[in-house]
Amino acid sequence: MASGANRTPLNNKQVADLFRSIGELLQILDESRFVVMAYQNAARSIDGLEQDLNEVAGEGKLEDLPRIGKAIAEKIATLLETGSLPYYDELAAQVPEGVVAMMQVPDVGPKTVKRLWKELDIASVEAMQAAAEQGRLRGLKGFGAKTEERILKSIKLLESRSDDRTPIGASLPAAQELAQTLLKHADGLVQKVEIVGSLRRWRETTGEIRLIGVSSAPREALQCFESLPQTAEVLGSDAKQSRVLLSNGMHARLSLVGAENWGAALCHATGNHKHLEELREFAQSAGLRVDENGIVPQNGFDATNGAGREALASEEGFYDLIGLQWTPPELREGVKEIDAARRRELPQLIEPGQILGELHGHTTWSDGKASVAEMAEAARRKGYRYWAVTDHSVGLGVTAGVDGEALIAQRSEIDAVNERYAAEGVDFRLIQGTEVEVLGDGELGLPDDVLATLDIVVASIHIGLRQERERITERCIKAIHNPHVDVIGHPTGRLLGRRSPSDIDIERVMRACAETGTAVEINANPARLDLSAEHARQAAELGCKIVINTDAHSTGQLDLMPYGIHTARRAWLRRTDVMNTRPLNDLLGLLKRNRSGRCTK
DNA sequence: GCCGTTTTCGGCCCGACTGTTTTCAGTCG
Repeated sequence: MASGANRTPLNNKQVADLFRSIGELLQILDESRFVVMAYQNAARSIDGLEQDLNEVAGEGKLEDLPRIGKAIAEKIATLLETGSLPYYDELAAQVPEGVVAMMQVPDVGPKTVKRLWKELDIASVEAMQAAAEQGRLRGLKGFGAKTEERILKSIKLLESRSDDRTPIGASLPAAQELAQTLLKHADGLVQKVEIVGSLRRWRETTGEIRLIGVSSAPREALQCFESLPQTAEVLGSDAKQSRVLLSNGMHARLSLVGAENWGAALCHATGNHKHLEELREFAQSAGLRVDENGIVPQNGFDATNGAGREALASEEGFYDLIGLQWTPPELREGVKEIDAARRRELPQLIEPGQILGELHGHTTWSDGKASVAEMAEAARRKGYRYWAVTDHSVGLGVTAGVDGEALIAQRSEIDAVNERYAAEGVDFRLIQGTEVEVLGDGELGLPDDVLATLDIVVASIHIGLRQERERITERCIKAIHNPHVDVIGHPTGRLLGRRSPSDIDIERVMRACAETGTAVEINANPARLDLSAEHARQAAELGCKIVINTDAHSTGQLDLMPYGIHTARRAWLRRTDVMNTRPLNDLLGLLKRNRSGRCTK
């Protein structure tokens, strides 16, 4: 960690990460789980902080922060002042780095790590893999062949995620911040800048943040980019572009292009490779040649003159010049969009402003951070007309969850909020539901007579996600056939870069949903994006009803909706494909519970 | 280690599932 007077001040995330690491080290070192929890809580508290920790420290108010007491406040102060923390260094000295890394393997926790390290002298992921392959782990009490198999599978998952791609939930905010900082620092040197590459296509993960810009002074502009606060190292540059390593570990590239062919450059930099290839082929068949500089004069066509030049300054003009309908970036995957663009039959994709409400979100009745009234007000402020309170049912250990009795009390609270809005003449309404747990055998966490009292029921799997294919599929289908279940939440249970999707047969699940009129969710949380665009596309083709929800656990998480919308756009979905673009009464009428003759059981 | 009081110390995030046992430990959400 950097030290000395000239070092960059640590940001909140760096401090939170260090306290999380302390928690991990303490777990391996067998410290009381409450002490571990204290460090983890402190890390979460810092994560959720909007103010810069350095400011809080400057005001002497560290101890005022939630879950930060005297001991941790002192450690934060030391860390911010000196750039390092002796307490952390002492702990780290007791545990080899490789041992800490072993805890990153899913299903391998502190107890396992400690036993492998102490009893088998295993101190790295590689050594753990080798030992599992050689069947040496089963020598330990409590370890068997299945455990070895599971560990090997988890290591493979870990390897597949470390292919240097960053989930969009981290890369997009970083790219937006980078672009804004560049415009601010460039002081007029950069006229405009745009995020391009896979991020503009809203792909789930990003290899490199790519920006293109227009500048009247390219050399100075690139120098400015290379010296931004986010830049850790310059990896290479020439007259037109620069590649840097950011302090968050991501790579970023800025390319400068001429304003006169901005549209062509934007298209080229957005990709993907296959889309561009097909675009070139199509252009060629029309007697045009397209390359990275735009449209090159060919067969008497001169794009550098008159109308042609004007057209090239915008992407719409560029596509039009080639003879194609402008193609939204989310569709540029080289699947069938060029053909559709040629016939001018690209769908009118769903737009962010068309979402009228959400059907899956949490409050303090379970593990949400905000009250029913606070969530309602935040949803209303976003312009929504309705929002469903769907707290976890009993059955999910991490949170108390709501049972039948709690739901009756919650209903009064919801009614009171609705009455207040009605009295004020505000067109907004809460509906009451639950996110009911699909238990290990397909039973639900709440009885049918309780579910029947609700406006909507979202059923989700959180536990037993590693069940084998047939079992987890049957379990989910059993829930789908329950007449009270209206929506299946985050159907595969994946967490991008952290947890593989379950082995569920998603096609069978979606067929069952289509047959019974059960809707499937696109969970907009960028950690999930579940359904994925590919599955959402398949769902629409199978005739499933689709809803997009943020599954918000705080008011701020309502802002995650764009990730869901753009996933839906990647799936070629139109407004009419998505249920929560409809007014509440229409939507309620479409729910399974309110439709007669649609249920098979 | 934090918090909220019973202001000096006890309670915190616990239930379900899996693999390995055959009663439980470890992990996860």
